[in-house]
Amino acid sequence: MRSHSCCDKQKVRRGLWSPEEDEKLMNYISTHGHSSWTSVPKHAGLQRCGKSCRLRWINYLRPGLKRGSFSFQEAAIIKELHNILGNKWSQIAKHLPGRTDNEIKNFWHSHLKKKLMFHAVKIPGALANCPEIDHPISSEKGFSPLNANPNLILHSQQDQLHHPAPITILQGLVLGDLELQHTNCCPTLVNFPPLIPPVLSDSSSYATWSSLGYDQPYQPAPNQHDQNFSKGVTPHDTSGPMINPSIKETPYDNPEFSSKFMLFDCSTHMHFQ
DNA sequence: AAATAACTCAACCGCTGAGCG
DNA sequence: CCGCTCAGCGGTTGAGTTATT
Repeated sequence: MRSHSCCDKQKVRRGLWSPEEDEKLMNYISTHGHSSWTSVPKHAGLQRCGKSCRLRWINYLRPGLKRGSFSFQEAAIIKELHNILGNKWSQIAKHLPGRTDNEIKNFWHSHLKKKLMFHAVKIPGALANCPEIDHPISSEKGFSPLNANPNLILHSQQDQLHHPAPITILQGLVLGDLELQHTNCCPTLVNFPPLIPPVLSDSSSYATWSSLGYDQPYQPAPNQHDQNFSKGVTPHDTSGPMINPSIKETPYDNPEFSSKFMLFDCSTHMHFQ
């Protein structure tokens, strides 16, 4: 395994940072700043390379960082921005104060992506517009972008986008009153569809759509798969989907949350009557 | 209680582009 | 223009933790 070019000249420590190292780095940067990361470890008395110091500062020590679980709103924002920007984690992080790109990236890979994969099995074609995820079944059963509701196709700024998936349905219809902290990267909404239940273009999927629980009382089911993640965490967003407070569950484990996101994701395959 | 599997997340690696001599 | 250094970014790894059998 090669070491960093910046570390070749000296012997550097690797692996987890000790509290002592954190303190040294904190003390140095808070008084001297970090005009040159390569010189930081030397001046701070650390046997680390500058790159490692930079990463530790950005991802862990930097003031203003939020720690802990992502909120419902944060998950929603990540979900939407990823749809727009793709794997531009640093760009996404700019819209989530206190969150690092690394944190968001980890969150995506361990939670949101998993949820999408899960629902892709439930609703064929749901991920047709997601370049990150293989969706071998999406081409089956006659799914086609031609089935898309034209009202949902955005025309402004499309060419600049990573991929032209319709996105703004999330804002009003899908997430309702989540008070998304919207950003200027969101394209203009074009002819927002009526607030009536969508019908999946694949007629056989309508039952699936119903089975997702939309407009039905939410009844939390134990999700063993995510238990370790949600352990000890209770939702603190009361404006979102109704969640039984006795159940320790994160919002993104809430089936209603996931299913509504699914509607967002499969919007290109919906017709509105 | 022990073994194993699954999961999380901090840290590392390698690439890219900007800045500079 | 070229080569070098450096910061920043996205992908990946692996140690530690937790859940399951």
